[in-house]
Amino acid sequence: MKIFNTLTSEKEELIPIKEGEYRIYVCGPTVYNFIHVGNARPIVVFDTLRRYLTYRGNNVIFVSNVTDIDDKLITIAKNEGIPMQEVAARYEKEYLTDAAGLNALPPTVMPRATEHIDEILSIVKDIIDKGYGYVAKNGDVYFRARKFEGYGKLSHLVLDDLSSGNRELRSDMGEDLKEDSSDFAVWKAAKEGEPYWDSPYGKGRPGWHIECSAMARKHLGKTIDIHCGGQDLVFPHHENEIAQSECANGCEFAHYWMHNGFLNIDNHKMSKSANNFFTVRDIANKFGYEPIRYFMLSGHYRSPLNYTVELIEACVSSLERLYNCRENLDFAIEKASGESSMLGEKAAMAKGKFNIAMDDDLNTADALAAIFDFVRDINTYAPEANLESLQIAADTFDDLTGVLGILYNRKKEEAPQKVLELVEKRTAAKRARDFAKADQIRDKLSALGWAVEDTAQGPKLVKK
RNA sequence: GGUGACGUAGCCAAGUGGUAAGGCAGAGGUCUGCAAAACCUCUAUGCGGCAGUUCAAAUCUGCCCGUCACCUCCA
Repeated sequence: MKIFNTLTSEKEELIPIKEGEYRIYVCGPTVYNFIHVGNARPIVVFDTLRRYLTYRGNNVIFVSNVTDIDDKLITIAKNEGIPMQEVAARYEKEYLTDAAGLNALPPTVMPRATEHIDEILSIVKDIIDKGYGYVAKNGDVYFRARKFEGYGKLSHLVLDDLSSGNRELRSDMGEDLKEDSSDFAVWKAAKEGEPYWDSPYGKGRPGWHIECSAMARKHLGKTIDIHCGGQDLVFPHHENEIAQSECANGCEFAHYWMHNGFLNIDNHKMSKSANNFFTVRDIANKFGYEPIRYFMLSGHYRSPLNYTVELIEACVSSLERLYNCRENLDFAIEKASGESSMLGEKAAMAKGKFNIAMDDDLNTADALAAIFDFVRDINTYAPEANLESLQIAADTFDDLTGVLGILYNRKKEEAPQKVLELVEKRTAAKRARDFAKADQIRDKLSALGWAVEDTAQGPKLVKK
């Protein structure tokens, strides 16, 4: 499999440290609000990566954190007059609901920053001991970015360009505390009324970047295979993580860096700070979670995606075609009497095309095309297929859609006796050419939540 | 100012040298008592524009136009 590595700006063959095992770290959300659709993108994309690697026979250790200490959380807690942990717990719960709704598998480990203060302080100490960190007069601890030779290697930015840029608002608070404007905080001294932990540098709390370095080291080791996140984390977050981890550990932090593109609104980046976002919850309440997941997979993960309601509706229709196909397969299996083994070959073809697409930097759009080609084959050949090939087709279909994490809302309900009786009555009415009665029964079935469709093999029941 | 993306049909989108996948929407047809689903056919002589390289360019090169992102809150 090839993966575009932000570090080298090239598609590279993905080779794990230990054969058959992938250690993946994904930067998760800061839980200060409901997540928006943009936040859903890395959740879906990297869950799909994980599913694919697993499907190809690998063991995947998937760590995705929750940031539960942060300026915004502190502000909200202050405004609401409740402890920060309460705010974090509330939105973490909502985040988990959304992630589960999107059919993201639970991470192997989901570490919280506030539960890793010891590990964070330990890595801060390593950084200071090795001369990369220093304690400022107020108790902040800063990292000497310039001292780390590799600084900028991920974002391909040069420090001098950064500091000489025409960016306004260069100096935020703490500028006078730093030795150099490019230095960044790994530990922040607590201000009045803020949550804090005791440390050798006084009461304080972790800087934003340090938690990921600390939690990755604890749960995945000093060098990990793949580090993932949104494009906007490349700089400074991931650049700083590299600086911290590589200086503290004395070895490479991550071999591969994957970054998903943005989700835009009217061609502009969606973000909470720009206040132009749609929450996953709102969309899910209207359309369900699945179209959101499908939407994320409809284009390449590194391309920008423009969100509109129309596109979500189109995704609903696309999914319906997939569900119908799956229903058709089940119906065909039930009635199987044909002799054609064609679908077995078609299944192998679909699998081949699917794997080639996914192997090429997780090309989910092409992978979906492979599935839709297969859908046409299934719909065409299923009626005359033999049972064995139908079974193969069904297994393949489930495998492929399973890797993408879609088609997880199938209603596998057995029709109750009453429904079956009504269907029989309708068939009898039809035979007697009493169509008014037949339609009446169909309406009745519909009210019970069952649709009946007439096919060459007899009536087909579909749970609605 | 520095850096990096992107521009393919009504909409979304794949395709990085060999003659334009797939989905949604639309039109016509087949099947059907009707409906639904499905299947078939049609919908970009052309991939932002102009040059160039090549037997061959959406794909490579140059210039231009347009859009976006990052440059210490951000998925």
